[in-house]
Parts: sequence; C-alpha cells; structure tokens
Amino acid sequence: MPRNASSRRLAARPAASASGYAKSRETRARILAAARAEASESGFHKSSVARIAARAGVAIGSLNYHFASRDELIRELMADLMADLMARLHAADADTDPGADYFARERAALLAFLAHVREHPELVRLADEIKLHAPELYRQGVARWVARMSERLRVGIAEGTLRAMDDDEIAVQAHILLGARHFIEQMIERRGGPGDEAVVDAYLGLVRGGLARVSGSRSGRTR
Amino acid sequence: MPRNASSRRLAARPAASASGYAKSRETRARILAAARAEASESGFHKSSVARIAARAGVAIGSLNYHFASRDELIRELMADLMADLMARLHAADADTDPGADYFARERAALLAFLAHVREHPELVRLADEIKLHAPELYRQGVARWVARMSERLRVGIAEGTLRAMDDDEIAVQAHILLGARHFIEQMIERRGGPGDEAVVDAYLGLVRGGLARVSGSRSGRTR
Amino acid sequence: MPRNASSRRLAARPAASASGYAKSRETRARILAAARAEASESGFHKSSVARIAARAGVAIGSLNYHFASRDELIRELMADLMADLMARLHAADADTDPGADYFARERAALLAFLAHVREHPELVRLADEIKLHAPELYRQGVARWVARMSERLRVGIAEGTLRAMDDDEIAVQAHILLGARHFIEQMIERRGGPGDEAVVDAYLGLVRGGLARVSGSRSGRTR
Amino acid sequence: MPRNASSRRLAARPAASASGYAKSRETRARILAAARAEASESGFHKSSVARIAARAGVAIGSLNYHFASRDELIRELMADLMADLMARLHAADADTDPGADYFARERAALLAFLAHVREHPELVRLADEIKLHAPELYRQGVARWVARMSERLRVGIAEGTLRAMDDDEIAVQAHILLGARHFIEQMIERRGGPGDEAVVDAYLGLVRGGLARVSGSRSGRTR
DNA sequence: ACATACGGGACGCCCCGTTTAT
DNA sequence: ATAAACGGGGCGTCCCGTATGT
Repeated sequence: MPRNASSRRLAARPAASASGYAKSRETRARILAAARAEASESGFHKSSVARIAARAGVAIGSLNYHFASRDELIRELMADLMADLMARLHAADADTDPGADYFARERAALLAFLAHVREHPELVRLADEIKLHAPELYRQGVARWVARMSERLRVGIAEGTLRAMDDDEIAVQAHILLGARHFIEQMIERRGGPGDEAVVDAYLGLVRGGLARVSGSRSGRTR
Repeated sequence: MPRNASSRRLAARPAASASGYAKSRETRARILAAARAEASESGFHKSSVARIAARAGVAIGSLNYHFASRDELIRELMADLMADLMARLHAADADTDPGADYFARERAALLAFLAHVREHPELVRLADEIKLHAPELYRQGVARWVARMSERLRVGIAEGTLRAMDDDEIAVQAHILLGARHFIEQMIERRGGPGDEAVVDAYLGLVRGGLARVSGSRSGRTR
Repeated sequence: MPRNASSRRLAARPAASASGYAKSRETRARILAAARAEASESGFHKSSVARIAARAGVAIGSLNYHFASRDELIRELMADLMADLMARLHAADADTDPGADYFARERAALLAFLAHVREHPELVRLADEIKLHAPELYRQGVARWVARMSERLRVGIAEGTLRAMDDDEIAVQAHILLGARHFIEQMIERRGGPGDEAVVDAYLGLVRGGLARVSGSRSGRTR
Repeated sequence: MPRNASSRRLAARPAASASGYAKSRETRARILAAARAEASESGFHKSSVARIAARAGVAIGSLNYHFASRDELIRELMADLMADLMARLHAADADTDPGADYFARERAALLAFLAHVREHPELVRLADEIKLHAPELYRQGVARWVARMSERLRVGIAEGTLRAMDDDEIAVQAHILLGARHFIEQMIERRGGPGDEAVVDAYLGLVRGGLARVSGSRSGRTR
C-alpha cells in the first residue's frame, strides 16, 4: 500500500555538466534562464515548476530530467545569482584606476555597484530571499565578499591611506562596511532622495573621518 | 504573501477590536500567540492556518472568524513584531545614562540591542521575512528607526560630540548606521569570533574617527 | 526551501466516529461506498482519489478531510471488506441446521459461501489484493477464520463425527480446509465445469474419507 | 498491469528473439535479470522502468528498444517466473523414488516444493501478483499444474493406492489439493508453528483417510 | 456572539512510461 | 543503443466559504 515507501534515487540524469550534447546544455540553460526570469518577477518561492517550464517552453518532465527536484533547480539558480553578483563586484574593483588611493577606488567601485543594482533592481530582493531560504549559500557569499574587502583594507593600510588595524579589527570593519553597502541599496530606493553620488560621498565621509567633532582649536578635517 | 488575489469580503465578523467579550479576545490572543510561535519556528510563509489552529487549540474555522484571511492574520502578526522590536529599541535608548555623550549612549543602546537579539535569535529571520513579504511594513519600521537615530544624531551635534551636518547628510548617516547594525547581527553569529563588546567598539571606532590615517604633525588617533 | 520538511500531522479532522453531524457520517459513507465501487471495478491500486471523489460526488478536498490520506481510506475499506466477508461466513454458519452433523453443516456453509462469492465475484480479487497490499490485515482475517474453523472441527470431534485430533493437527487441518475453500473459488470460475454441488460434494468426499482406496473387504484406513 | 491502453505499435525493434548479435542478447538478459531482482524486492507493480534500467546499468531507452513497453517486459518476466516454478515442480516430481506409492511420492514432492519456497520466499508474493495482474497467465500455470496432478492421481488409482474416481472428480480433487498446497505456504510462515514435516504429514493424513471417525469394526461412512 | 464542523477546489511537486533525436 | 524531451496523472496541502451548532 505504501506509495512512497522506498523512494530510492533514480540514477539516470545527465552528468550535470559537460554533457556532450549541445541541445541538452541549451535546454538546461533555457530552464535556468526561465527560472531566473520567474524569480525576478515573483521571487523564488512563488516560482512553481509549472510556470518555469511553461516560460522555458519545455515540458514539466524535462525539469525533472535536468534537475532532481525543484529545490535543486532553485538552489543552482541561487548559486548562479550569487556568483554573478560576486563577479560583478570583482569587475567593478578591477576597473578602478590603480593609481588612486583607497577612498577613490572605493568610490568608483561603489558607484559601479550601485549602477548595477539600479539596472537590476530585482537583485536586492533575490539576495534577501537567498538569505532567507539558503542561509549557508548567503553566508558563503558574504564570506567571500568580506575576504575581498579585507584585502582592500590591507592594501589601503599598506599604502598609508588607512590607519593601522589588527586582523580582528579589519574583519569587523569589513563586515560593517558591507552592512553599510547593504543598506545603501535600500536608501537609494527612496524616491526623490539624494542622488547616488551624494549618498556615496556621505558614506565615504563617514568612513574617512568618522562623525566625531574634531577637537582642538582648529579644524583639520582630514579631507 | 497574498495567496490569492480574490479576497471577496464576507459579512459577519467581530468589530476587529474592542469586542466587549472577554472570551473572544482571549481566543484571538491565543491564535496570535500560536501564530507567533509557529512563525518563530518555521517562518511566516510556512505557518499554515491548520498548524496555527492546531497549536492554538481552536478549530480552523475560528481563524477565519477572527481574521478575514490568513494574510490578515500574518500581517497583524508582523505589525506586532515590528512594534515589539521598536519598543525594545526605545527601551534600550531610554535606559542609557543621560549624562553620557553620544558615543557612550550609542554603545549602551547597541549592546542592549545585541543582547536582545541574542535572546531571541528568530527575530532576525523574521525581520528579513517581513522585509520580503511586507516591504511597506518593513519600510515603515525602518523609517521610524531612522527618524529616531536622526534625532539622536542631532542631539549629538547639539551637545558638541558630533561634527556639524546638514539634514540630508544626517539622513544618509542614519541609514548607514542602521545598515551597519543590520550587519552586526550577522557577524555575531560567527562562532568564535570576537565578542559583542569588541565588535561594538570597532564599530564605534569607525563612527568616531573613521578609518583614514590621521595626517598632520602629530598622530592623535581620535579615540 | 525544503517544502515537505516538517510534515507535522495536522490536528483537525473529525473524531473518526460518532461525530454528531449526520451529514458528515453520510458523506463519509458515500466516500467509502464510492471507493468500494471503484475498487470492485478496477482494484484498489487503480482507485485514484480523484476518481473516488468524482464518483462520490464530493470534492477531492473532502476526502482529505475525512481521511488523512488515500492509504488510510483504502485501508479502512479493506478492513471493512474483510469484516463483511467474515460476517458473511458467520451468518452462513449460523443458518445451518443445528441438528445436522459436521459434514452436513459444512456442506451448507460452503454452499452459502459459494453463493455469496458468485453474487459478488469481485470479492475474490479484492481479497487477493488485500493479501498483497496489506498482509497483516489479511493474516488477521485468516487467523479469525482458522479459529472459527478449528472450533467447528472440535465440535465435530466432540459429537463423534470426526476422528480425534490433537490441537496441532486441528490447526493444520483448519488451514488446509481453508486452502481448499480458497481454491474452490477459482475452480468454480471455470466455464462449463461441474456445478457448485458437485464440487462441494467432491470436497466433502475428500474430507470425509480421504482418497485412499479402502483396502480389504471392510474399512481399513490405509495408513 | 496495462498502464495505458494506447499501445500504438512502433517500427524498428529487434526480432525479439534469436537476434544474431551477442551483445544484444546479453543486454536483454541483463535487463530481465535486473527486472527480476527489482520485482523480488518490491513487487512487479513497483518496478519502474527507471529503476530497472539503473539496476541493469543501461539507459532507460534501451528497455524500450528491447521491449515494446514496460508491460511487455513485465509480462515476459512473469512468464519466465511461472516457467521456472513449473520446472521446479517438475524436477521435484522427477526426483521422487519411482518405487514408492502415491503418498510417498507426494510427500517427497511436497517437501521439495516447500524447501524451494523457503529458499525463495519472494516467489509466493510474486505468484500472487501474477494472479492479480495477469490472470490468464496464472490460470495457464494452474491449468498445467492441475493437469500434472491429475495425471499423478490417475497413476495412483492405476497402481491401486487411490480409490477409483471418474474424470470430473479427479479434476476437482486436483484443484483442491492445489488449494491446500497454496495455503500450506501461508501456514509455514507462522513463527513457531509445527515444522514442515508435521504439516505435510497432517496434510497427507487428510488426503489419505479423511477426517471422519472410523466407526466400529467396519467402515460406516458417516453420511 | 462565538466557535465548530464540513466541504470545495486549486495548485504544487514529483514520478512514470514513452517517443524523438543522436 | 543512448540521451533528451514529453505530457499525463498521482497525491497531498492549503486557504477559504458555508452550514451548523451553542
């Protein structure tokens, strides 16, 4: 009587990668693209396999052929998205003028990042969903991001732009800077608020010199 | 969150508030409590009315009697949670020594907040879920939070602890500080990382004096 | 992400019996009747909940309200069928003339049983399916059946119609007689074969005197 | 068993037998073996083509290449199993001492049969499944079995061990004996019951002399 | 008024046997 | 002989509306 008793995993499914068949890869890609489109519109958790299949123009069974389950598909999609996001940040860093100092580099990267987010506003929501539904994946992305930022902080210190910090403080600051960025996304959604540049400059003002009033007789704001 | 868009209105239901009947209020409260418990364990979107009813020990129909729909119940629950969170932050602020300066007050409030989050770790996840499923609600909470923090920044400026800022910059800084807090939650989840105090102090170090190396004749880290 | 992770059992469902609501009982009965009709036509394993619901004239959701799952419904149906079958056999026994001897009683009961099977030919198939899909249930039925037949064998011995047997042999003989009955069902399906009475008499001939040739002039059990 | 009734015929497929290609025959055999293993573990109706293919280590399409459909594969498998079972019984008969009388021969054959069933307990269940899903096949097997047993009854009569019977009674008795065997399988599953020999002897006791009490000096059939 | 019992469908996912392309 | 794609159901879950007490 038990209908789902055994549930042994079925073997047959493509080698998950590098299947020699061009068509297969293309279909797989089409499915992933459709899933991404769906998720962008309605979020991951609303993306039913039926809708994804319909949008991809394939039969529902094909999803099951290429992905063991909806979860696996969604998870792969999430991983892809995180990877894209990381790659994008990477690229933003790489484009910055190597002659500039830490703050200038940071400014350029930040603006590039904001521009990207503006072009793909769904990314913010999707990232939040990843945080919710696949925390490890999200944590992983954060870890990589933090590692990268820590590295840049170290460069800033080495070149004399930033004050000295030990490793622990570097890690903490990297996290905090990330948090700030995280919220910048939100802030720029406000209609009619200050533009990207004003926001970024305010942020960099904080990072550069803090908020404390400079004591002593004269000014000397660092900038 | 909205599960189906129809939402035809139905006739009889209690005046939604201030029903004079004690039993009714109690049942309503039991349902909300059960829903909160469910959501804490499995998140809002997994909290089915059936499970909530079972946990509350009432019939499934009672939910529909007291709340027009699952969505309305969830929404009310979310609002409650946000209110609680705000109240908590309020309280944290109120407890701080009024004689201290901005940074000292901020430190105390931040530690109190972290302690609260540590005691109720589900709050972080639930807040994220609210952000996802009821963005306006979340935005609302953020707005209040930012307003509060802006006010405190102004106090700090007035008392001479913080440097002068115009309204726009105050708003931006308030958002950024919020973002930092937001991420602090994440960071303290790291096993074996630095303790709460170290994190908070690093954060305050950034806020106080920034990260730039202090040029000029003498060093003088601001701290 | 996991969709079916927890699967905690949901509370709400009728008290399974003696619900005060007449309508409920009737619906439940209608569902069971529809399921029985379906199973009679196509067997248990082909009876989909959709078809049963359609035949019963209720919505699919109602099945789930009255029965936790298809399995539970089918199982209850199987139990009912076994109970019916047992009751039928009981009745057949009860109807027999108490003055007759063991063989006469057995003959009457057997013919009654065969008549019942002829009227409800699906019973045989369904019993086989029960044996396959719910062996414990089947075993249970067999146990009761054997107990009953053992009792009758004892009566036959006590009244002097049957030879003496110890308990072990009684049990074995009861099983064997059951097996014979079991096959009688098959045999009478043969088109154009001997009629029920001939079959039963041949069977009783075996049970009475065995197949061994009566050696010598008089009796002489071969053994 | 028939899963969908369409069964449109398709073109190319091996000549179904005697394909000259060694590899082909071997693959076919591997598939059948895998199917038999699957069925032994989980029964025919749970044996999905996917699982069979996985177990056989061939692509899922190969099944359809070698067998027109799942049904055909299962059917062939069932036929094989029945043939094996018949062969086994044949062998059991052949091994018996030709000098012995009917009862002794029967005893030996029965014990051999029981031993075989004990070694391959899945056979009972599979036979039941065949009965359910492919009744004609089962009927066929039964017919052959009965023919064989009738033949042996005739031999027993001819040699003077059994009493005289006309053809009809022989057929009926053969069926009944078969039924008894059928149930013996069940009985020996009982834990702690009497051993095989005791069961067989009780059975033969019944067959030999019946259950009626031998009255007085002379016979006195009760009826 | 309050609470419950009952019934109704709409999806959701996944599995299955099969047919086209390679 | 395989890989890839197909579409049909299967079952379970869910939220809601209505009828029915109390």
